[in-house]
Amino acid sequence: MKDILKDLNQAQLKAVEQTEGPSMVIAGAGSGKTRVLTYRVAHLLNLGVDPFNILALTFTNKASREMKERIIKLVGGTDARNVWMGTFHSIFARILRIEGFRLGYPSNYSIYDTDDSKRLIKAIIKEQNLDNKIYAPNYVLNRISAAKINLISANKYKNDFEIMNADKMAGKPKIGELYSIYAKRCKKADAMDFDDLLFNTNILFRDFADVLYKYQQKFKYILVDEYQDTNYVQYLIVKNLAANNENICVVGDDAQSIYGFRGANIQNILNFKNDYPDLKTFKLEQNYRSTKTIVNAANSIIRNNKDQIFKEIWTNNSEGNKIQLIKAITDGEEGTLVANSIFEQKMNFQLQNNAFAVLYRTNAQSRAIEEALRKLNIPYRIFGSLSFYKRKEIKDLLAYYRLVINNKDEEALIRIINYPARGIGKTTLDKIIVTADKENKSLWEIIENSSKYNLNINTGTLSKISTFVIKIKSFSAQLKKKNAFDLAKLIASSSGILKDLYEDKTPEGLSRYENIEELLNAIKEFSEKDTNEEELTENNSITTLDEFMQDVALLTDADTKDKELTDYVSLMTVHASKGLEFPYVYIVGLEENLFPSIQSLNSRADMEEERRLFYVALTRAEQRVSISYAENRYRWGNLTICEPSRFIEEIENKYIELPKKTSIHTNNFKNDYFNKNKKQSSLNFKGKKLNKITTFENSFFNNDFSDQLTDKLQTGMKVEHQRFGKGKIISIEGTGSNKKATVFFNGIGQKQLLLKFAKLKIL
DNA sequence: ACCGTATTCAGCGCG
DNA sequence: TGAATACGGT
Repeated sequence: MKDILKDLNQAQLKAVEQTEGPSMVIAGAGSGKTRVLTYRVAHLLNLGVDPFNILALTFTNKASREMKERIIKLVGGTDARNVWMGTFHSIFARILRIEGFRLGYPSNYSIYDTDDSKRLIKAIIKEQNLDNKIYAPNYVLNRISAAKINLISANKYKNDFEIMNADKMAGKPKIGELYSIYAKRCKKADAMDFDDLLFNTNILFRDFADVLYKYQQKFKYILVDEYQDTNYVQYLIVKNLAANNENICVVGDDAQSIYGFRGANIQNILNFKNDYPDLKTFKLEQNYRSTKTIVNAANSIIRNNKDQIFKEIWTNNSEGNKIQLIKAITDGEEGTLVANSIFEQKMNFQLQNNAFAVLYRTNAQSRAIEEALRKLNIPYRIFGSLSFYKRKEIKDLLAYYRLVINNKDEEALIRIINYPARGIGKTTLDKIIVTADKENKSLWEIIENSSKYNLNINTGTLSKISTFVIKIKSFSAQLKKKNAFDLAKLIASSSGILKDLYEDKTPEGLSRYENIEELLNAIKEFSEKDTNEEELTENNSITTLDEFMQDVALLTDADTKDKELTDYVSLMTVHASKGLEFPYVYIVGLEENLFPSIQSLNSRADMEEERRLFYVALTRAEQRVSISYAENRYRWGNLTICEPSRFIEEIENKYIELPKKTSIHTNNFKNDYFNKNKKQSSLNFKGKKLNKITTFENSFFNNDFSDQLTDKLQTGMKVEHQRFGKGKIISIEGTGSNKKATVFFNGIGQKQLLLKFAKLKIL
């Protein structure tokens, strides 16, 4: 057994070694939080704890995957794989597959994703003849979700005077009713939405003491990652599970709590000690990620928050560069300046695109950055856009699988009953829905026995319905007989989906077809991997499609294997950047009403969350941070005047480098003007987006920017550079402002410099 | 059933 | 501004 503990610093070691009793680890940004979690699990295993007795809960699939991989490296695969490690949702979904019958759910229950929920709630609003402007589907869903998070059932909701009154005052008195209908419809379809997975788990533990006891005994050691992001129901489930052994360890950073808007309750971490009087608290305060400047600047920001656990983050790393402040006239210019700066850093320090990230508050801000990067021919990738499992073609095929597994799954049925088109249109579907509602039966029961009900549908259509039913039934009959991949492929082709997509020869159609192929590959991989593992156990049965589907419903980020290109600048929202790190970070749009967001101005709690968000953004950076703001910005179609964000002022002055007025403005009025004229031609590039990496012809640079000095440079000349000192030009390539020189600097070596930025002095 | 046009909406988004 | 959806006409 390898002595893993020697890899830890003093604070980390203490947190890892305290395996018994309740403990809380407050882990500052970049302080080795994941390290503590993984080493703690590994340490438990080394002490001889049975992996089946360990439960590790994370928020994202990515986090649990990474943790698992790292534990495998530390202690080997067999033990690590048996630890119950996963997201709250996936772990509880698994428990509900086993125990859900107590609540009236079969083990093959469906999981509705947000699109399913939204479609269903829309339909209900319409059926109830309510105005979907007053009852905006998203608003209604948010109310329902908030209720579930706080363990308020539909009945409780309708009987709660305060809630009902609040809805009444908001002019939406029917929300309780909508919630009620929605819950019934989900139940009738044997379906749970994401919130139900938590809500029902809590009910299960609340109402079935034997079940709770069983899992309390099983999970002798519990770890929770990102504890600052837990909501009430998650808090309660964890508390109940840990009630017996109290071997619970929560890890988090109150300063990085940024998901209040979706129900996360920062008080869970702030008040954790109230639940466990003999709690041991550990603080990881040494930052290994960032320069002193970045760490101190971030500290100076977060100091403005009242609600926090005291800690002093420090680092041994070097001082580093000051934070560069970029001031732009418009959002367009901001993009240009950021792109130019990336280009400049790249050339001056020979960096890869991977070293850079641009972070913004809202997705809408990405466009200006994208345009500017395209013009400089810098490849980039936008994170957080349409993920694999949200694509239409994938959802269509998955809907077939869902319906085959659970015939009552109404959202799946509605999605595919006429896809590919088979002449069962909206009118017919409406008749079925009305009848199902009248008879209080599932849609499937109606179409399965269509002759029994007076549907008022012509015989032609009835026979089409019957063909469809027979087809689905024949698939269902093979569910347990065929292996996952064979059945998946059969359904893909026999449903007509493959043919439908194959016939679409547009680039989009082609890519859809490829996506289906990729899904089928994933299923193949799954069934092969799983059979290998099962050989070790006694079970020699085949891997079936429903086993694959159990995992899939909760996946969002298909590991986008980048076949195409791996070196790109990352563009994402600050929220999406949490947990990541980059050498060079650009935080854009630091303006009042944008960052901090306009919605946060009225409450201290919201403002503090915005500040934590900025803190998260800053602490993503290892080497250098640039922050930028624009004085004017197009928002919702019109130009608005912006003030610099209060957050800029909150950074102590000594950490900031103010904009150099001279070089920026003259150049950039020009750039901006040029951009506007260029706009039309850039429209041609439409349609290429999503996760694809985009590179474009360099259409921007020409001789406009070459200055006379650049022209004078010749091979062999002796020059001086601001940073690298004296050197000799070895060669010159390119023209205009794309002109690059390879220079040999004394004591440093060969560097390639873009002359537009390098500002070489001829000696 | 399908297509083009009108209208609306715009905060971050795990599972 | 522009994307997504609703609507209305054929």
